[in-house]
Amino acid sequence: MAAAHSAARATLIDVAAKVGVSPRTVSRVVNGETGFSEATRQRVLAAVDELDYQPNLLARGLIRNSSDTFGFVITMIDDPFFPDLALGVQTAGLEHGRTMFFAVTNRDPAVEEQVLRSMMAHSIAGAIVFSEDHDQSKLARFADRGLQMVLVDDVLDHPNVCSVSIDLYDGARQVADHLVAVGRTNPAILSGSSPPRKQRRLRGFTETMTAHGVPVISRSVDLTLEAGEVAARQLLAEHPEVDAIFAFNDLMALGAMRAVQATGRTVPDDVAIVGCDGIQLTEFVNPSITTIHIDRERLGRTAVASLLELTSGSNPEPVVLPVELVVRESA
Amino acid sequence: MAAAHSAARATLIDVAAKVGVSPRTVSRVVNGETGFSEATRQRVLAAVDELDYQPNLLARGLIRNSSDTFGFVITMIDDPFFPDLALGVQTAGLEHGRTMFFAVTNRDPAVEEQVLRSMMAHSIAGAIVFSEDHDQSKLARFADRGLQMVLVDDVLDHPNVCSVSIDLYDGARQVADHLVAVGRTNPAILSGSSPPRKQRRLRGFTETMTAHGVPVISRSVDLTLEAGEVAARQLLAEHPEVDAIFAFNDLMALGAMRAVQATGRTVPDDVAIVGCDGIQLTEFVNPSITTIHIDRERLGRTAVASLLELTSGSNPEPVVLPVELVVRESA
DNA sequence: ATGAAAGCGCTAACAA
DNA sequence: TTGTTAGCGCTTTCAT
Repeated sequence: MAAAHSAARATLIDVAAKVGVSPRTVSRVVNGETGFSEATRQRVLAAVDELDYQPNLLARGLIRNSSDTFGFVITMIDDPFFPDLALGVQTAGLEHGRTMFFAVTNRDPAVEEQVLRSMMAHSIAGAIVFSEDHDQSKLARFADRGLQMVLVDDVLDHPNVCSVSIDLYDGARQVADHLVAVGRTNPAILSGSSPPRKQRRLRGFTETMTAHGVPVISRSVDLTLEAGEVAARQLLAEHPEVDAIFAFNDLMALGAMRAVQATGRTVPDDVAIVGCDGIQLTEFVNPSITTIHIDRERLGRTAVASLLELTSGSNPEPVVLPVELVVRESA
Repeated sequence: MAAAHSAARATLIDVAAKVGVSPRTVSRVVNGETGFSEATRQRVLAAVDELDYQPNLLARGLIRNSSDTFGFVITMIDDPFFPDLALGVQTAGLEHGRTMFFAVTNRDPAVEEQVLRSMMAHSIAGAIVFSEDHDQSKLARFADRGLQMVLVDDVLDHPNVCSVSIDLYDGARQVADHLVAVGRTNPAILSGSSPPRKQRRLRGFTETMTAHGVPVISRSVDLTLEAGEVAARQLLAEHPEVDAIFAFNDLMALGAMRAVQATGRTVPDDVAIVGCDGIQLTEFVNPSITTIHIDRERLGRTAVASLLELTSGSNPEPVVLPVELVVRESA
């Protein structure tokens, strides 16, 4: 920071000097402790106001080893799922007077580590983390060093960690049942490149289909619209008999739908499409997309609630939120 | 923070003690200064590694009065424009080794103030700010107190502030010209409830239409899909002659389009629709939406570049990015 | 009800 | 090449 032109900020000492009391007294008033007369309080508050005094959170954090800010770590910003989730987190944080700092990892473990380091170094009070690192030991190390975390859709056994998950096993089961019910016999799945412990959708779908005696073709691809489109095109070229595609998120589903239509096939008559997440886009495209709806707002709020509990000393129960299949035109 | 179970983090002093040198020497090594032997360097680095030492950014920030983290303040997270912008900011920040902390204000001046306060209190190095506060004096106060800011699409004359804008006056002019060219004579505009200094779209559109001798109906509404839909419905009820609607963002445009179609009218035959921003949604809906395309990625990158300049002591020129009308099916 | 002193972890300024 | 001293702004004992 070379040359920030700044009027020096007022400090606690400035306020104390102005009022003619000790810094300790000002500190007491500012922090709402007890042990001062009403008259003193008034004078301190007046000085605070006049000097536009703002406590320096670095100094406070240095000594208390924690600020009241929460962090929220997400993997991608260009999937609407995450902004929606962020909205829930933001709203809930605000209601509790907490400032939320968001950070994006781009699904890169190195960036994830840098971000968590930075958050710890800034002594945030705790973080909500959506991790995609295959290696959980990193998270464990941060927890060891004292970072309190709520893991979204992930579990880690550690006193500083708790979790809020989504019942995507059940969601995938619902999808499978629905596809069988509407007569599909050659389903394919476009799964994301997430770590094994997050592949509950894959298991839910495959196990249910197997129970129905239906085989499943599976492809692991990037969680983007473009990747979904490419994968679906290849899939249909190699397996022209495919009559249903279940994608791990709505973006991939949309990409797949475009690929299907590009081959001259019709959705849902020739190929049914099912997505996951329930982003707004799914309602507006033609045909509208059948999807597993995840209540992102609720998920975000729940995560904040858990983090508040965790950072105030208790150990919140793991939460698993239900999901719901929303049947639209594409399947 | 009640009971974070934490193994105490290693400090600079721990490292110094382990190596048998003074803290100052460790500090020198860690910060890449000069004035130590290669042998010392090796031993310090080894100890740093072994103790998993991480510098405490609060302590460092307290003394240097700045960290190397940048803040990015946005107004809404549920308009895809902002995640897209965030992507550009994030990518550019990462390329320069900067961690970016995002925060959302929900278009609430009080929240905006809280967020900026918190960022200052955490001694971030600087912030990119998308403000919607009608009152610029608040931003000026933060600048006075030393916060260096890049304002997105906003201007403030202050040595700690610079700006990156979008040429939406020109964009609106392009829209007006296009609508006239395709024979529209009763255009309406759904403008956002942004502060007057940001109403360049409104002026660009109105002035151009006036030059063409065409009157304009204008409504100021919320920047959401729902508000756009409601406003368009009212508009058509009161002014059935309207044959074109220009909305301040794509979400409103989509809402307006739904309202138009709900009245049995056809887009674009009966009513042309033009949006603004160029979010992905506009390509996928039916009919696809004609819109002013803003290169959000570039906008984000430019903002980061300006902030890097500003925080390193120079005074970046104001930037104005061009926009482009993308003609699709809706107009 | 109030204050004095010490120190959080680090770096700046100055010695040696 | 290295160490010493002081202090960033605040909170925490412990006195008074």
